[in-house]
Amino acid sequence: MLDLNFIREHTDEVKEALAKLHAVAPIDEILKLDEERRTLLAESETLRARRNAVSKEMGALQRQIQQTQGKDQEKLRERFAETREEMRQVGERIKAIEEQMVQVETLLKKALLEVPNMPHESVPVGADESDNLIVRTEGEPRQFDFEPLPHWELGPMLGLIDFERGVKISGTRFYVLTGLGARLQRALTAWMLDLHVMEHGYTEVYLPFMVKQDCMWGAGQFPKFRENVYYDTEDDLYLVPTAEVPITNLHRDEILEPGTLPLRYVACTPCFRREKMSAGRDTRGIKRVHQFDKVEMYKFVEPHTSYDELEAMVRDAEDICRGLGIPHRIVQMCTGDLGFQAAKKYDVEMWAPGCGEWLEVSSLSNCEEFQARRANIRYRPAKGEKPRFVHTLNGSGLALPRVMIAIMENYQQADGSIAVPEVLIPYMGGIREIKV
RNA sequence: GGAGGGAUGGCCGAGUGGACUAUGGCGACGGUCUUGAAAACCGUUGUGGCGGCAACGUCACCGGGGGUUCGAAUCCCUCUCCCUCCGCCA
Repeated sequence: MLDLNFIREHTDEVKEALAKLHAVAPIDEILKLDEERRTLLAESETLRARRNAVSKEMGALQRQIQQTQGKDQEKLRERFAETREEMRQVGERIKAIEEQMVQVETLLKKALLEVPNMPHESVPVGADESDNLIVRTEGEPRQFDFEPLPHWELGPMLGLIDFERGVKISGTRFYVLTGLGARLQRALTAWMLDLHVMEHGYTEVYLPFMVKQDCMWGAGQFPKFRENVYYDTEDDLYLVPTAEVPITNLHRDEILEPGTLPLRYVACTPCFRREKMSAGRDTRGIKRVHQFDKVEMYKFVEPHTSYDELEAMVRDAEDICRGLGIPHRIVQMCTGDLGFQAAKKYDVEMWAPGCGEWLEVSSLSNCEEFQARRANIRYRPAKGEKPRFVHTLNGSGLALPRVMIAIMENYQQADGSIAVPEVLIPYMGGIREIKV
């Protein structure tokens, strides 16, 4: 969410940004509603001030009545009744104005929630993903002296993935990991979490996988991704599409005291996505599925540090790629591919020789104040100072199925077996090779 | 799931219709005193909106929402959360 004052005072700048994003948002409507709201507010406040003052007088008057007798008391009683009638009308007027104001405010809030974040000045202008910038590539794609297989062949062949049974029990885009497949994912998860906790300074958290609707708005998932989440209508709870949602809301409606920031969290949660918008795409294998695990990094930081923290987070994600010895590259999103909440965003992609494509294994964003404003997360820069909105950053570190794909496809050997990456061997109980 | 009790400022806690539009205490901060500190004493101490260059003024907020009333922290309804007891359960 953008600052209403900012929209009012920098309208042209906001509209220009929207054009770069190729997004539409009801800016003029917002300005109109804001104007209306402030007019109504001034009116109701004037009336309230009057009522407050008169109410106080009426209290005094009533005490006076009790201390008086006879004719004088009669007079005072009359005055009291007159004032009461007058105030009754003021009360009705206040009520009417406030009803109007509630309507205006509801519309205003709804409109504000539809406005995407503004891109940072360092973001290249572009139309769509073809204008994204490849920042750097690390590691040489391995040369095979045989035809590398895609994971959807390797998985079943080695008894790591069972597609049929996944579909049988839950339908398309569900899968089952079996035996060393399940173990490999568990090893990978444990290793990634350990690295972030012990080397990168994150605090591990275990989170609810179902959240209230407020959380979805707070993290900026709603209104845009409403169609894409699973939910339970009976309790009005939503299955998390990413750990970013519950983590953002950890500090919702809080004012963090001086010295608290930065807060760096890491969590592994399942992610549930209906993938309605990509129906029919990537239907083979486990690249795009309805349920997957993801290790997520998240930071709450002071505004002046957020861009350094973003670069650091990118390095943390790269450390995983490097540790696994998988060729990868960093891509910077252009304005047209930034999405709804990010002011700046990088993707980390791993090379998958079997499918022959770069797989997005991480997406790292600086949301600046956008989520903080929605979720009302502030900090106090120093004792006695006014609270300010924090900056929030999120990034996968990393998404499990796609890293599984990359490992299987990069580490496959001529005889169909898969070597276990060095760093994972201790987590695999010493197993160095997965074979039939 | 059943029965009962709660929710007030950073914390504790008073307040059952108007009198300071939240008493008092603790903590924190500033000051006086002191070589320094403690104690004592004095003062300050929430969030947000609107208006104003500003000092400041004003309005709202006593878990959330609604109602009664000229006027609600206070009365009524409702929701959420917490606590106690009972039942069930990995």
